[in-house]
Amino acid sequence: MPGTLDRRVRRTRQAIQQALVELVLEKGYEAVTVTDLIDRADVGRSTFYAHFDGKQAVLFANLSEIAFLHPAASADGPLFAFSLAMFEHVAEQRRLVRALLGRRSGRAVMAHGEQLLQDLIRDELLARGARASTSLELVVTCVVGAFMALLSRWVDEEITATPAELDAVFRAAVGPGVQAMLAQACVVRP
Amino acid sequence: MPGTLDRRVRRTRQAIQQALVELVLEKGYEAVTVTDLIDRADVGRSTFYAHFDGKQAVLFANLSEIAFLHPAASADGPLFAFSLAMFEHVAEQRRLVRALLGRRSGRAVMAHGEQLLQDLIRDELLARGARASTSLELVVTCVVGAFMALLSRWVDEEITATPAELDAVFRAAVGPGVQAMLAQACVVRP
DNA sequence: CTCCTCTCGAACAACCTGTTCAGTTATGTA
DNA sequence: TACATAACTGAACAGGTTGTTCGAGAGGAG
Repeated sequence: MPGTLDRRVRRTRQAIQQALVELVLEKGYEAVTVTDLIDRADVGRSTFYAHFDGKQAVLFANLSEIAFLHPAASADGPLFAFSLAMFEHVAEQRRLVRALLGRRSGRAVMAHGEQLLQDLIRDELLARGARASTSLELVVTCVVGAFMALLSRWVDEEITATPAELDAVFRAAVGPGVQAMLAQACVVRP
Repeated sequence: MPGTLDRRVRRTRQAIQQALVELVLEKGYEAVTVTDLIDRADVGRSTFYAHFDGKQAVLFANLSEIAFLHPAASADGPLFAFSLAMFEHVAEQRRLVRALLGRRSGRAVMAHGEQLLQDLIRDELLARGARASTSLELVVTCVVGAFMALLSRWVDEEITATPAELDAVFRAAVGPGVQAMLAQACVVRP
C-alpha cells in the first residue's frame, strides 16, 4: 500500500494529474478548464474539488513530484555543476516538463521554478565565497534568467540541442562573468 | 486632429488602456475582467468590444506604445549599450512598465517583450562578427533571459537598485562570456 | 445645421466555477 | 467474509464572465 493512501485516492489524483498534462500539451494551460479536466480524467466534479482547489493546485502537485528540480548546492567541482544533470533529466521527461514549465503553461509555475533555482544558485555562490548583498542578488537573477530561458525555449522545441550543448553554452555565457566577480569578492575577504 | 481619429475614439481607447494599467497594478492581470475594465473606464460593453478583442488586446496596444522597447542594434561602442538606456527609460515609467511586464501581468506580454529583445541582441551579435548558428541562438537566449529576469524583479520591486547598477551587473554577468565567444568566432572568420 | 459615426445600456445565451447533498460504490480491516 | 467507513457519483445550483445584438440617443466632422 504505497503512500498509505486509499487506492481510490491514488487513482483519482493520478488520473487528474495525468489529464492536466495531456490537456496542457494540447491546448495550453490557460485554455484548460476544470470541466475539461474532470471529463478527461472521468471523475466527478465534487470529487475533483475534494482533492484540489483548482487547476493551479494540480499543476503544483505535478511540479513537486519532479525530484530533480531540487538538487543541493555544492562548493566543489566546476561552477554550476547542476546544469548538465538538470538538462539531462529534463531530456528524459521532456513531455512532462514541457507541460509544466513550457510556454503553454502558467506563469505561476514558472515563478515557482525560478524560485527553486534562485535559492540553489545563491547557495552555490555563497558557498564559493560571495558575500550576501544586493549585488549578489542581481547576479543570481541574471543566472537564473539565463538558465530558465534556455530551458523554456528548449522544451518548447524552439531550439534543438543536446543537454551537453545547452550546458556548455550556459556556462560559457555566464561562467566567466560570475567567476570574475567571485575572484573580486575573494580578494575583499580576509 | 491628432492621428486623424474621432475624438470620441481617442477618448474611449485612452480610458480603457488607462483603466487596464490601474487595474493590473491593483489586482494583477489574471484577475482583471472585461467587466472591471469597462466599469473603471466608464464605457459601454459593446463599445469595448468595438475597439478590442479582449483584455489581452488592450495589453498589447499599451505595449506597442512604449517606444524605448524598440531601439536599434549597434556595432559600435560597448557591448549591449542598449542596456543602460533601457533601464533608465523604464525607471522613468516604472508604473506603466510594471503593469505591462511585471510578475502580475500576463505571460503573453512577457513573451512579446522577450521576442523584441531577442531580435535586438541577435542583430548586435551578428553585427559584431558572430555567425548565425544554433549556438548563437542559445547565447542570445541566455542574454535575453538574464536581462528580462533583471528587469522583471526590478519593476516588481523585489530588488532595489539604480539603472546604473543594473546595467553594470548585467554586463558584468554576461559580457565576459559573450566577448570570449565573439573572439573565437572572429578567429574562425577570414 | 445636418449627417453620420460612435456610444449607450440592457438583454441575451453560453460557458465556467465552486458548493451542496443524497445516493452509490469501493476499501481496508476485524 | 462481513461491515463500517471513506471515497466517489451526478445532478443541481447561484454567481460570475464572456462576447453579441439592437434600437435609441449623443457627439463630432464638415
